[in-house]
Amino acid sequence: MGPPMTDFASTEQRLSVTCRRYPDFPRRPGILVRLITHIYKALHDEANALLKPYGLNHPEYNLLMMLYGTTSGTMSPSELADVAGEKSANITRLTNELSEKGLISRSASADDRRKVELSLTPQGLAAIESLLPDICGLLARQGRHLTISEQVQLEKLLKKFLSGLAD
Amino acid sequence: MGPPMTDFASTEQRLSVTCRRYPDFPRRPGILVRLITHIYKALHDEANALLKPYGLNHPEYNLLMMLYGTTSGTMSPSELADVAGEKSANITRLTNELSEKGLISRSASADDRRKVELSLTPQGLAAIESLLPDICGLLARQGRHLTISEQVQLEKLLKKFLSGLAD
DNA sequence: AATAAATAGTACATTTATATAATAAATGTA
DNA sequence: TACATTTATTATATAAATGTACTATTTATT
Repeated sequence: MGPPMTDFASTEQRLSVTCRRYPDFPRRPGILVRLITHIYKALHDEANALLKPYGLNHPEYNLLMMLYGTTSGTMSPSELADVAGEKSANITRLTNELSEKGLISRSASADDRRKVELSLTPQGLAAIESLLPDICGLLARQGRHLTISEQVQLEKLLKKFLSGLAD
Repeated sequence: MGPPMTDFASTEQRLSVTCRRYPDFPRRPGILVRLITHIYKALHDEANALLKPYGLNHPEYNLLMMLYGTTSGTMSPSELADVAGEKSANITRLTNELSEKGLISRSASADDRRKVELSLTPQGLAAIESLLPDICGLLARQGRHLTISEQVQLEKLLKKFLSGLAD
């Protein structure tokens, strides 16, 4: 079954072969993209596994946390789609689910009546606070191999990398 | 519609609120996870957009490139699943599609008859080489905001971060 | 040799995500 | 006022991903 993908040696090997066959291939950006992909998938899987007992999946949890992070306590669907990186059609489906579970509520915006205000219900808040201890444990564990200064440095570099996307 | 998500300021703002409401929240790992998520989605979307004219999507392209990177030219479905970060059930579907398009072929392994050997067909190789110029341009563009030494440093930190996942 | 346990691959059902288009209401502006 | 634009939802249809269970084969154990 090959080496566990957390080692990554085989990926480097394959990129070497690729560059030999096609010398123009940008090796370093290529490896960064593959690392990001593997990390994202691992994060996604771990979060889903942790959240399953709470009846939530990773995207649903994310939406709840976006709302939890606002000062006003509300966001419109399109804002939410933007900050969570979801497509708008997907936001409708996800917010429907969260709404059916009683975790968020919809109401018309006062100043722009085209807009819908999404906000956490008391049950939504309670759900978040019941799962946050687990999430905090997971996040701490996921970052444990990096020192604080490495985390700071990584954050800085990722922001710079992100700034090169989608302009 | 809110700030473009390539800036990320609003994410930091939300994490500040979150930490104020729930002081145990691990801020730095949290921000790393959100950065990775946004970057992955942007990479995924850009790759899909580029590949669409070639009749491929990002996962399919990835599988082709994994095979392109082998010296033997073949891989079993489970190896491929491992290195591409796909679930095994998904590999069956994806390799079916690639096989129907004539880009890869299946054959029985000589030494272990449970195994299937997947390999690029001449058409698969031609497909890769026809899209690689575009891919190389994309990768180079995506990494252009980072210097070589920043790319090296980022790669190192991402590997360390990955090593903390799924043990 | 016989049996048990592990591995590889797939089929099927379900869930999750996307793309597209149509609708409707509210807003801004010529 | 008339008209284009924005916001959000809905409705399909389709695609992508996952979980579970099942078959065949190999490997290990007795």
